[in-house]
Amino acid sequence: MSSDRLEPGFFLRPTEELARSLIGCCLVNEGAGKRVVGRIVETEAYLGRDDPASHSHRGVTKRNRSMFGTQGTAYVYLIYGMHLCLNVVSGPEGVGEAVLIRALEPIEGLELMGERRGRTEVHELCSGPAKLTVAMGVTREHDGVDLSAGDLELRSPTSFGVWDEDRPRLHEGPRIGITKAADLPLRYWLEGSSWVSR
DNA sequence: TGCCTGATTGCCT
DNA sequence: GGCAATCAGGCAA
Repeated sequence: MSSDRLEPGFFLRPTEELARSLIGCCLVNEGAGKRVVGRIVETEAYLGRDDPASHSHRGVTKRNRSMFGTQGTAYVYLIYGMHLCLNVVSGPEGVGEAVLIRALEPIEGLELMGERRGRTEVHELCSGPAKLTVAMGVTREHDGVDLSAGDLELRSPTSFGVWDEDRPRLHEGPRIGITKAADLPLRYWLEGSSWVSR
């Protein structure tokens, strides 16, 4: 369905605004021959060199290279030596801003998600940035891929059933798990959702 | 080269 | 609530 596709230019907006706009969008992985889908309910904005909590704060390295790429591509990185996190690159090339996807509402392919996670409780499938990468089958191979078209893809909020809120009500608050710039309200989540992390 | 820290999770008491 | 697992980057020596 072409109507499920994000409009060209969707990613062309300030990072904080993109982080809010991504709430409600669907993340789809059709890579393994089976489809898994989750709706984004929680995000965090990470800004450029001026944001001490951002990986881009100290410039380009081998690990964060894709964070400086084109808006709408993926930045996938390994944290704590064992967990992968998925970001949507934001801003013009070379700026180094991104939106961390922190939690999804499972929509489709819950059985496969459960297999990958080794858990069956639906609230344990995607309720954290590293949980959802496992459930969605995100790997380091996805680092740098275009998220507007491909086997790992973002779709509009109207995809995969009813999204009945024209303007989803959002909360904002401090980002989680960081020590620097911990006071900035750059975390966004869907009000009343039971699918957010924590 | 060596040591410390980190955008986390799950299992332990 | 505490804590281990496990590795890439940053920084000091």
